[in-house]
Amino acid sequence: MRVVKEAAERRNEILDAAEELFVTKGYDKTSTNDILDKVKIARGTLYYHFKSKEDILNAMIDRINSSLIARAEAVAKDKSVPIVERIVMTISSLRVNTDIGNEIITLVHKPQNALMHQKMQKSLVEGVLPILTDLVNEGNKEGIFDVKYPKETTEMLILYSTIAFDDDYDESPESSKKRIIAFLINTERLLGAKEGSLQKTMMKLFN
Amino acid sequence: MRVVKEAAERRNEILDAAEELFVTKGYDKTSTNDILDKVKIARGTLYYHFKSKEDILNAMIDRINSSLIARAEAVAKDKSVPIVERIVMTISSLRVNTDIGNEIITLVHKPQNALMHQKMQKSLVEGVLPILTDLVNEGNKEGIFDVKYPKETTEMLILYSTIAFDDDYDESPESSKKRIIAFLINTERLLGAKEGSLQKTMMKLFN
DNA sequence: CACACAACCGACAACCTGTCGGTTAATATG
DNA sequence: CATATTAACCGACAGGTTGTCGGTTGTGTG
Repeated sequence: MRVVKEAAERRNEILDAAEELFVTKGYDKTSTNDILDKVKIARGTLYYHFKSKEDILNAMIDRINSSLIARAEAVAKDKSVPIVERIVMTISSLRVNTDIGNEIITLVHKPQNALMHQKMQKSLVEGVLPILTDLVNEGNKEGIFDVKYPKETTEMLILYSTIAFDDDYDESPESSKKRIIAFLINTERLLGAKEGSLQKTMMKLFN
Repeated sequence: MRVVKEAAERRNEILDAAEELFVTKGYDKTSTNDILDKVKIARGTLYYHFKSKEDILNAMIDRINSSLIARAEAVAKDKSVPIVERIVMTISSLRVNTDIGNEIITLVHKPQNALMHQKMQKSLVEGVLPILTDLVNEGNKEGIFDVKYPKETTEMLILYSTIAFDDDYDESPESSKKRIIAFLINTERLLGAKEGSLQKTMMKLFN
C-alpha cells in the first residue's frame, strides 16, 4: 500500500531521518539506504525530493542554522539588556551543547564529519557576523568599545570561538577553562573595552 | 613485465600521484583507480603499501606539514632577526601561496576537500603553536609584549589566520586587504604591543 | 467519471573500496 | 650453481555505494 504525502511533509521526514543518522553515524558512513529504511520509502522517492546526498546535507544544515541564527538574533536585539551581556549571550548561544535539542552540534564536531562540520561553520559564521557586528558598532557609539574594523574584529572572535570550543580542541577540562578565561581577556583587548568589564558578565554565562 | 622497487620508493611514487590528484580533483572525487592508473600499478600493490585510501591522505599530509613546519621553525629560531619580524614571518610562512611548490594549499582549501582541509589545518596548528608560543614568551621577557596567556592567545592568532586567509573567505581583493590590516592591528592589541609596532614590519611581508 | 499530474516505486547501471590467493623478481643459502 | 625464501606485485572478485529511469498509483479537478 503506497502512502502519498505532500512534498513539503516528505521532505521534512527525510530531513529528520537524515539529521539523526548523520549526527549519530556521521555523514560519510550514512548511506542513502539507511535513510530509505528509516523513512520507509523507495530509492526513487528520495531522489524525487533531493537531487543528491549532499543536497540533503545542505538542506539539513540550512534548517538547523536558520533556527540557530534566529535565536541568536532575538538575543542580540533585546534592547533591555546591556550590550556587553548581549554580545556574550549571542556568542554563547552558538556554543550549542548548552542547549536542548542541539547536542547535535557537539556530535557533529567529529573528525569523520568534516564536510558537515565545515559547511555548518561557514554558514553559521556568515549568519552571525552581521548581527554581532551591529552590536560592536553600538558599543563603539556608546563609547564602551573602541574598534576600528568592527566586521573584521568580530569575525576573528566568532571564527575562533566556533573552532576553539569544539570538542576536538578540548584536551582536559582544565585547559578548556583556561582557554575560556584567555578568550575573555583577549576579547576585551580586541574590543578595546575596559579591563575586567567583560569578565564578570561572561563567567556567569559560560558557567 | 613487472617492475619491482623498494618499498620506500613506491610509497613515495604513490604519494606523489595522490597529492597531485587530491589537490586538483579533490580527495572525495579521486578514486583509488585514478591513483593506480597514474602510478601504473595494480590494485593489490596499492593496498600492499597503504591500508586504506584515508591512510594515503594522512601520509601525504604528514609529508607536507613536516616540511612546512620545519621551515617555520627555521624562521622562528633565527636569532639574528628581531622577534616581531620573526613572528610575522613565521605566520606568513604558512600562507602558502606565497611560496613555491606550495600552491598546494591554496587549492586544498576548496569546499570539496573538507576532510583534507581539516586534517591539514589541525596538524599545522598543532605543529606551529609551540614554536610561536616560544616567540611570544620571548617577547614578554623582552618587555615588548604583555601577554598573560601566551599559548591561548597564540592559538587564537594562528587559528584565525589559517582560516581567514583561505580562499573561501576572500570575497574581493579589497576586503582581503582590509582584513589583513585589521589582523595586524588586532595582533598588536592581543600581544599588548605598542601601537603601530607590528604594522610597518608586517605590511612589507604581506605585500 | 476520466484525465492529468504529483508523488512514488524498484530494478539496474556504473561506479567504488578493500581482500585474498597466487605469481614473480631479487636475494640469501647450502 | 641450484634452490629456497621472501618482499613486492598482480588482478579477479565480493560487497557496497549513488544516482537514473521507465513505469505505476493515488488525488484533485474540470
